[in-house]
Amino acid sequence: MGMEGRRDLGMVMRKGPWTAEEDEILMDYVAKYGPRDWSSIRSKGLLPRTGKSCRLRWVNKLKPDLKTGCKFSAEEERIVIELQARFGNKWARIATYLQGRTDNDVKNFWSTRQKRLARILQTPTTTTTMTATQRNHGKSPVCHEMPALEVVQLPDLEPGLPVLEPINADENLCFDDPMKFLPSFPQLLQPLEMEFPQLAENQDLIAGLDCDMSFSNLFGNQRGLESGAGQQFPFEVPFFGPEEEVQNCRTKRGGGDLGTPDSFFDDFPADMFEW
DNA sequence: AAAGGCGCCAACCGCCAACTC
DNA sequence: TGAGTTGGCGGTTGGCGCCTT
Repeated sequence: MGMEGRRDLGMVMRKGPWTAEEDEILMDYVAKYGPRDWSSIRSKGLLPRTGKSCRLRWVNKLKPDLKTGCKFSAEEERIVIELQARFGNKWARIATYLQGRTDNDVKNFWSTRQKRLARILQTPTTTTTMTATQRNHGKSPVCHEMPALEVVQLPDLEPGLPVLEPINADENLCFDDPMKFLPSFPQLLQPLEMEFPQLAENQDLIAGLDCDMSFSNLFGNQRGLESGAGQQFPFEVPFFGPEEEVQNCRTKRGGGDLGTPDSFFDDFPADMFEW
């Protein structure tokens, strides 16, 4: 990315990566005047950046409570998948449902996911005649033949179900109780079934997953898996399917307690909640 | 050790609606 | 009321680091 500037209002406008000094100036500005009137940062001569650039920097990197450097959790993945199905590529809107995530975060997550899916779907179909173990020698992720995921028609949400409320909206920034909405919205918690219709081979795939339905764990960091680097999520992904499936899941996993919100969050590493 | 592939992500661009004068 | 400006948004690009071959 070039660092070339362009002249604007007699000032050589900077582009490219922000320096710590620029960040500090921008933070000072927001502390003084609030996150508004971005173009006045330039007109006041504080920074040789466009208002748009300042706003973007603030929104994506400097705003408090951002989850920077933290991968999307399985729950966040579920939410994005569900909401993308509902809203389409309305990243800003989707981001309002994810505390600490920006539209750019969601967009980047989705873009990476799409690339990964596209690559997976280009896998020669002849490989589907082999077992996962045969194909992978037990190292890479199971990659059964799949339908064209992006043309799968998702079922309409049932009208009677609770409405998922944005949690990242200005008037509701507090994310003190995520369990308010997640368990009451079962669609969010079963992305695998959304992406893999009830086909026999998909049931086989689900069964082979040992209940871990995270996209990242399904397709995720293939290199990491292949190299034996382990699962992307070091914690158990809670499963909120029908009760009998929960029971099966518990059995498979040796009887872990998935039943309560508290135990759910106990499964996450503590530093995940620092934000 | 080097090259290539890939994931991640910061930041830019263009479009458009809302706002201001 | 219309032109100019600003801000919001989605799409895209390109750099960097890690991993595999």
